[in-house]
Amino acid sequence: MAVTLRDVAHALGVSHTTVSNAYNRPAKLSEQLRRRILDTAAEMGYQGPDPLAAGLVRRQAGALGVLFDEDLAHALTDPAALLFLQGVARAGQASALGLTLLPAPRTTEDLAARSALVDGFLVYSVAAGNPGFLAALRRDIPLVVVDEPAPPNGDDWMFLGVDDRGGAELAARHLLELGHRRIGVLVDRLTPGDRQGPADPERLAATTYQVARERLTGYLAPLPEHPWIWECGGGTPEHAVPATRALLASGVTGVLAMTDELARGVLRTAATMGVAVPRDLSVIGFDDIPEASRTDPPLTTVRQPLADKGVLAVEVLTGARSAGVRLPTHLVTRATTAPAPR
Amino acid sequence: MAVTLRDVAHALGVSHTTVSNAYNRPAKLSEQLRRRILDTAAEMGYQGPDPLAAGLVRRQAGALGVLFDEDLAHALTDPAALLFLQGVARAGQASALGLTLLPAPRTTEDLAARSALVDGFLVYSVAAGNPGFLAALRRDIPLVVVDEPAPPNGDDWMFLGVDDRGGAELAARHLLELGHRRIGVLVDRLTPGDRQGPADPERLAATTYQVARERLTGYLAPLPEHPWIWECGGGTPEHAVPATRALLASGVTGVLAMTDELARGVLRTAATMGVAVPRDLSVIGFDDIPEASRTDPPLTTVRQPLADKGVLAVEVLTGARSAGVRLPTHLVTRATTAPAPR
DNA sequence: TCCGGCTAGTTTACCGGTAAACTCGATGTT
DNA sequence: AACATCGAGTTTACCGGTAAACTAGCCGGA
Repeated sequence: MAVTLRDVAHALGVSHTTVSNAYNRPAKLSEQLRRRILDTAAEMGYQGPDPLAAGLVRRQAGALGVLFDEDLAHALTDPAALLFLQGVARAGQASALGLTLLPAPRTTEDLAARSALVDGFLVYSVAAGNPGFLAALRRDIPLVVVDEPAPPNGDDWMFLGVDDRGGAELAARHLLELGHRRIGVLVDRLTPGDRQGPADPERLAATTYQVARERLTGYLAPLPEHPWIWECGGGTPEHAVPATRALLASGVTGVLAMTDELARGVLRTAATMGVAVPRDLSVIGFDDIPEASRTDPPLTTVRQPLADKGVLAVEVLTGARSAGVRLPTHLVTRATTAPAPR
Repeated sequence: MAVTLRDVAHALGVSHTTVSNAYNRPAKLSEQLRRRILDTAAEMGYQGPDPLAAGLVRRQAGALGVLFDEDLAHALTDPAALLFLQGVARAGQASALGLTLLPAPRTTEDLAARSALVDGFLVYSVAAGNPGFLAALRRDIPLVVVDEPAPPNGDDWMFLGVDDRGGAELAARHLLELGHRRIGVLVDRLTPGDRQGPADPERLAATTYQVARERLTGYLAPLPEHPWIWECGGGTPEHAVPATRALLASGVTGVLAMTDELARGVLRTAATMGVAVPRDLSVIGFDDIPEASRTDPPLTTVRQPLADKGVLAVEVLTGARSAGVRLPTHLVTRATTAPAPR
């Protein structure tokens, strides 16, 4: 496009401001002139004010950026992230905002967050110290972190999370009350990377994902003895397969899965191994994603308000609500938990 | 932020271009001066070049817009759309592009597509004549339509789709070969809106969704007699429930579901009604979403390369590949089809 | 010695708009 | 008759950068 506002103005012998007004402030000129302007603009192939230029002077982009940990395609397969995103989309659509999805890669290379044309950032569960996150933080636009990382000094950035620790504790207590003593814990990841295997105390101490740390703390709190803890190296159901085999081999009767996706993997693996849930094995997930109520048997899990979190995050970002909140979690007892065998 | 490039330049007694170069073209100045500039910039609280301003002069936004039909939250629950989006994300990430999700509402009100800060549009299965789509089309940036709407004159816009008709025909033939004669077809929607119920010839003729029309045409081609056709008013499994009841009441032995999501709904409904699949009822879906291989029993369906479509769409958009392609579809025979009963 | 070619910057010209303040004639008001 | 008000535009001043062309000093080679 070569034809600009001024070209149109010239062609009609009016000031360029008037042409601008024809688009943005119809009230400021006669309907008649406005028609003339719009018509000749169409004739000349003028497509309306350039959004970039308008954005520059208005100092706004009309979109909000959502930063996901590492890979974008990953986030798009995670039901929890998706549900959050739906909430964001609903709230954003109400404010006529676009949604710009951005990856926050571990490498310093990329600069997506530095140069993204957005009015604010929603950071969804990104590893502490992630370069993309840091870049976003430096931008002079509002930023709300959801779930992770929690601000070290309480007010380094706006934060919205859930009561991970409390929810985890509920889950552990539930197993305990059912008489389970040999308990296994499944974590997706303790640190960025795909490390998998049993997690010894040293490894646990190295945990950088704060949500993992919180849930772990909650799990451990009521347990009389240390459970088996297994790091899966990823969050899909498939990642839970080797861990489940290992845990079952250790004679575990109850599994605390840190996410519902992992719990689904446990369920599937148990089924293929001929282990009956909940008779031989109890399983509790975390998140209460939609699929959780449709697993076979339906999954007992800790519910957190995922979609609401998305809506609230946008409200915090736009200043309609104050930050620093931790939303409540609670146990949803379905059919994957039963008294311990024997 | 009030501190600009020029402020920093002033403070150091260098030209503003030099400061700009410090950020964008390190080779154009001495490493020593560059350090000085970056340091005082940090001191002064300058956060680096404003992306909006840079975008204006460079004439690029660094993001590509993905336009979805009507509601964004809807698209985020549709497995097929999501899989497409994953492909897009993968390809976009490779080119360091952000992904801006945009709704294309039916009302003329909204202007998301008109003012979105993007370098190109991917239009995913949007209703023909949708105002948001039209707005995007008018923008002077590349645009690729995926699936819908197909360009009326062949070159009104770049297009990428799949062989919907051919795939549908394969599905119908398969049922036929298995001896089915009483066949039902489930459509999500024939036109925008949530109208549901049996579709008579008149209603069929009014179909505006071209993918629906194509698949329908493919279904009908080999069938000796007209099947029962039911419009579900939406694409979720739940939307298929009333339709399934109605079809079963009509004594149908085979169902052609226009999407896997609908097919899942058929499967669930059949299960709750005590109808055995595939013994009493055969079901064929369309798309081959990941869930399709995990339904009970695993779904026979028509496969289309959803994720590849996303990747290819980006390639077409960036000019790396030519448009106008229809990707192949083929039948994946799993366990929801069997010879007709009796 | 003179010239061409680097290096390291500077000058100048945009990019395509928006907003606030101002002008000017017509209207209405007391 | 004098004056505030309003509608309909215009003037002027940015928004915050980038890029191309130009300059000045310096070095090496013929």
